Amino acid sequence: MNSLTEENYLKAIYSLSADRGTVNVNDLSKRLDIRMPTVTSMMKKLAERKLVRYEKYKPVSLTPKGEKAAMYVVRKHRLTEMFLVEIMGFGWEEVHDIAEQIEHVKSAEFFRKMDELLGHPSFDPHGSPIPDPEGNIRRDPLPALSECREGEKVSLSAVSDSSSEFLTFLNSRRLSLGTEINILSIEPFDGSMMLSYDGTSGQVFSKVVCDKLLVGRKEK
Amino acid sequence: MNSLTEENYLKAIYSLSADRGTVNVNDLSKRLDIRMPTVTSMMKKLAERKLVRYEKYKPVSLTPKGEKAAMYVVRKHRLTEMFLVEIMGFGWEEVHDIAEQIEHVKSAEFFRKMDELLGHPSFDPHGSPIPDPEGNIRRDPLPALSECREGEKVSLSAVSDSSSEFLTFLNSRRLSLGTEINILSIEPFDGSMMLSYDGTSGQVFSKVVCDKLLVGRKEK
DNA sequence: TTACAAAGTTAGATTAATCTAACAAATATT
DNA sequence: AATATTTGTTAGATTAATCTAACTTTGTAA
Repeated sequence: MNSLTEENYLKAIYSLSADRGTVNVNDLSKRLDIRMPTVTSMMKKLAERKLVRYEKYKPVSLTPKGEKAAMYVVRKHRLTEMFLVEIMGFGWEEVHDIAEQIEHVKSAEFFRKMDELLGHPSFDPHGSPIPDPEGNIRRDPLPALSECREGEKVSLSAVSDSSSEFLTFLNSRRLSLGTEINILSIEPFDGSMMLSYDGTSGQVFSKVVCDKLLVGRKEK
Repeated sequence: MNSLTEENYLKAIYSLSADRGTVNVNDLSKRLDIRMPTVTSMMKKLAERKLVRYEKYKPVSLTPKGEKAAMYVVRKHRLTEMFLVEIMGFGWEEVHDIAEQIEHVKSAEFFRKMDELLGHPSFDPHGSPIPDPEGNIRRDPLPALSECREGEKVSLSAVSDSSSEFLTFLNSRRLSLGTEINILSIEPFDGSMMLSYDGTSGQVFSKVVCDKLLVGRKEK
C-alpha cells in the first residue's frame, strides 16, 4: 500500500503527464509546492518501488503499476467529490479540499459503497471522468471555450480548475455544468469573450477563465 | 489546529481517564501501542500547548482546552460511525477503523453536514453518546451485564468494545442494541451467564463478553 | 562556441514522531 | 527497612519527508 505522500506524488505525475506521458521534476515541484531536491529523492524512491521510470536529468513517467495506482487515487478523489455533492449536499466549489483528504482513506469497501450509493457515476461534479475500478478512464479531451469561434453554440461540460475560488466565481456568474452558451464575440486583443447563456444578455469573460471552461460543441 | 497524532493522544487520554480524571503514561503507552519514552515526550509537547497537565512521575490529565479538543475528536468519530451505518449502509462491526481515519478530516462543515443529515443523533451505532458541538456529553454510566443479578430483565443499550472481532461475534449470536435479555443463571465459578433473548433458549456468554455488554435495567 | 540561465542533483541539516538502552523514581514485597 | 518490580525519564538513534546551499548538467542565446 502507498503512503499518503506517495499517493499525492502519483496523482500529480498523472495529471501533469496527461498528454505527453512524461513530466519534469521542476513541474512536479511547482505543482506540489515541494522543493526540487525533495522531488528528486522521492522519484528515486518511487522508481525503487517500480511505480515510476526515472533516470537522472530525464523526465519522469509512470510505469503500468504506477499508472494503475494513480488512477485508483483519481478514482477515489472523484468518487468522493461526487459523494460530497450528491449525498451530502455540498456545492461543487466546496468539495476539492475535503476530497483531497478523504481520498487517502484505507478501505476499498468505503469507496465501493460510495460508488454503489451513487449508482456508478461516470463523471465527477466538475465534469471529469471517473476511472473504473480497473483504472480505465474515458479519455476524450474536451476543447476549451477559448478555442471556439465567434457564433458557435456550445454547452459547458467540464472545468479544468476545481478550486473554490474559481468555482465561486462561476457561481456568481450563474454558470454551471450543462449551461448552453452562445459566443457573441471575441476580443482579438486579449482573447476575452462576450457570451450569452440562460437569460443573460452579454457577459464578458477573460481568456484566463475561458481557458478553464471545457465545452461540448453542439451538433448541427 | 491539532495534528492527527495529537488528536489520537487526546482521544486516548480522554477515554482512559473517563472515571478518575487522570491516566498513567504506562496506560497510554499500552493503549496507543507506542513506547513510554515517546508518550512522555508527547506529554511535554501537549503540556507546552496547554492541552494537558503534566508533571514528572505524575499521572496526566486534560486541561479544559484539552478536554474540549478531545470531545471534538470523539464527536467527529462517533458522528462518522453513525454516518457510515445510517447513510452508507455499513454494519456496526465495520465502522470503527474507517472512522478512525475520517475523524481527522479538517473541515468543520463536513461534520456539520453529517450531523444535519443524521438529524442530530445522540448516540453512535455502539450506543455511546455523541458529544454536542460545545463538547458536552451525556454522562450516565451504564452498568455492565456482568454486574446484574440472576432473574433480572435488561436491554442491551451499548457495547464498550467496538472492534470488528467482538461485534462480529455478537452478530453471530444475533445480539444487537435494543435486544431484551433475561438473565437465567450466573455460574459463580467463572462469572459466565446463561441468557435468553429474542427466540433463544439458553445461550451462555463468558464474563469477558458480559463485561462489554452495557445494559439498561427494566423499570418495574 | 562560449556563456548564461534553467533544471536537476548531491550533500547535509531539520522536523515530527518514533524507537532502544540505560538510568531513576515510585511502589510493592518480603 | 531492604530489596525487587514496575513505572517513568533521559539521552541518543532512526525514519520519512522535508529543507537550504552548493554544485552539475542541459539547453538557450549571444
